[in-house]
Amino acid sequence: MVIGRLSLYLRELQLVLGANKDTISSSTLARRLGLTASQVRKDFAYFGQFGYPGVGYRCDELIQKIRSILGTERVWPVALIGCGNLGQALLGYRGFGNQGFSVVAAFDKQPGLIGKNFEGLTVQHMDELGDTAKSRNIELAILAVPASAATEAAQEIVAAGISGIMNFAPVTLKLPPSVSKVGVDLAIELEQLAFSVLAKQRTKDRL
Amino acid sequence: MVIGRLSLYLRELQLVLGANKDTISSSTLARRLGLTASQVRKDFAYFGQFGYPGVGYRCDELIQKIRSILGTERVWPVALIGCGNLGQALLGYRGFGNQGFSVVAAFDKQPGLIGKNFEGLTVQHMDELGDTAKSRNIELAILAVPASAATEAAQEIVAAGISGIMNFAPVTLKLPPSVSKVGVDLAIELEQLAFSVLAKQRTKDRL
DNA sequence: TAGATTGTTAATCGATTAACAATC
DNA sequence: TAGATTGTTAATCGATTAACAATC
Repeated sequence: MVIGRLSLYLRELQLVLGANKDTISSSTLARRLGLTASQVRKDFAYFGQFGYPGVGYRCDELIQKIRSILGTERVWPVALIGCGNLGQALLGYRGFGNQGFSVVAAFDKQPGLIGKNFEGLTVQHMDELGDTAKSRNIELAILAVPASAATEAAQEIVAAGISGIMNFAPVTLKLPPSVSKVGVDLAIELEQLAFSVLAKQRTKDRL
Repeated sequence: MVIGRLSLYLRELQLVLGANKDTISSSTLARRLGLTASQVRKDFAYFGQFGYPGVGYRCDELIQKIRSILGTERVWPVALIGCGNLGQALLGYRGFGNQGFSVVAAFDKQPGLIGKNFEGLTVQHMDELGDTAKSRNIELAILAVPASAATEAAQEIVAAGISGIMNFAPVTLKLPPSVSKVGVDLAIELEQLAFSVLAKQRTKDRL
């Protein structure tokens, strides 16, 4: 819960630093993110004393601290599983690199895709996942295959010794407790948006 | 909070129905999603009496109820803003159609993209957004432009009278309270995953 | 009827907020 | 010193869980 906000703070602090502001107060940061100053201070205090009374938080320092908590001081090599439409787009996505992630290998099962080159990466067959994961120290995988193939692919990912899966397929993966996951379901996000729009309309109608 | 889970229930119920099961109990549904049976029942009870004591919930009925709460009984026409890498992938994404969304128009500002055809849609210039939104009753927009262009694009979306934005750019949009948003930041999701993987490693090391 | 499962209440748990002494 | 802002405590708020009578 706190961890989710930590990422938001990090993103915002990078923007603030980019605007040449050295320090920021909890109240300013809170306003920018739509939170309360209390919550911001509480969140940071949970991990230590990061601020300076009377001054605020030093952006560069705080960015470092958050990075070290999240584990993104170093660069994580990532495997992409599934090189269809979405997978290819994710390969081209520049946002990962800035935040400490690098997609270093891409896999698929479709004969038509294997051997093809996307963004400097040659698509490998899934059978090579285990070996490549080992040799390249890959601990994270982005799963971008169709829903029907997701469960099987997840098993292969686990078998390859990878310990975190970012799942774009609209299914609930059943994984051993040692393996972490985050699910990104784009249709669900749109549903949440639709509900929110509708809720505002319903409120307005009621007045 | 509840609403987020409603979408998950919906997704799972569709799978259960696809497996030819007519009814499901709160405990089974909970187990499949990693929740408690109490929570599942509470969530549904919040919106009315949907179940049958001694029997469970009828999948088809419950799906209908959830759809009606979320507002996805009807199909929402959606505008895509930004037809780069990610935008094009989202155009090809099949998952939206099944859940009550249809991308019916695509926009960009890059002269090289305007007029091009992706998945049967011709890329229009942003200047046409207002007119098209009106004529096609578009209330939702998917914003898939680079971070540097996001704030300006968001303003144009709002000016076009659209009331919900799904934002893929890694910035916090400042919007009037009448406009809803959901943010999807892929780097943040990976950060959450990395933290979770690291947390498990740290726990293991401590033993 | 016996077994299963709901809807709902009351109890627990955790997260958020407000307030303020301590600090620069 | 005066003004600003933190870290932290205590109070509030909301969400989750456990338990069980009511229902099929």
